[in-house]
Amino acid sequence: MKLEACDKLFLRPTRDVARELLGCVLFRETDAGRVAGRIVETEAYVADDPANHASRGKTRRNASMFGPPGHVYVYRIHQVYCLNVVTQPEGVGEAVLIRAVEPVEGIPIMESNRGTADPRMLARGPGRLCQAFGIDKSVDGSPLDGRSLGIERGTEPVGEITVRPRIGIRVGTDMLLRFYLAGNRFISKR
DNA sequence: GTATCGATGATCT
DNA sequence: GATCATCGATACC
Repeated sequence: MKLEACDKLFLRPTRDVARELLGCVLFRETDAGRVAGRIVETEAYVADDPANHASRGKTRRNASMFGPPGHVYVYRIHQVYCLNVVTQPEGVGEAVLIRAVEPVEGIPIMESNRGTADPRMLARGPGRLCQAFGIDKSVDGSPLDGRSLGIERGTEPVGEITVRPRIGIRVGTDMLLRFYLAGNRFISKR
């Protein structure tokens, strides 16, 4: 997926972006080489959404949420990092959380980063995903421009998509904003 | 300055 | 399923 296509995609309604990203391939060039994974689970964080980090205005922590679309918002929760893709025009504050990918490329690098060889433990869950990809706070605000970080269209059919309430949050659990590939082994939780 | 609290994961049982 | 590790942003004094 080229940058132009990304720009267009990320300006569509955030719920649609969350769906559209399923089956796409997230990749990153690390010092050790290229790592890539097929996106199998996402969550949308939208306007008037109490679970959205942007819902209480811009702070230093969430500044990237209000930056340009197609850039990433990386934040730390507990001791792990989570990766979001900013959607909507600059200043709106919506994003899609990438919750899980199916490892595709650079699996030895991911195994090294994660300290395990179990394929299902490499990038299942936002924190594991970031560790496998070597993503930390220094990546916050980076563009998905296909250089060190990017998203491209997947080659395999996407199949059926399951829609559920988001997980791991205290508020905003009424909205159906979690999307994943039905029956996929690499989603974080059933 | 100090306390609180998570969009989590690992490690128990 | 429960607990805890662990840390930065935020809220409150």
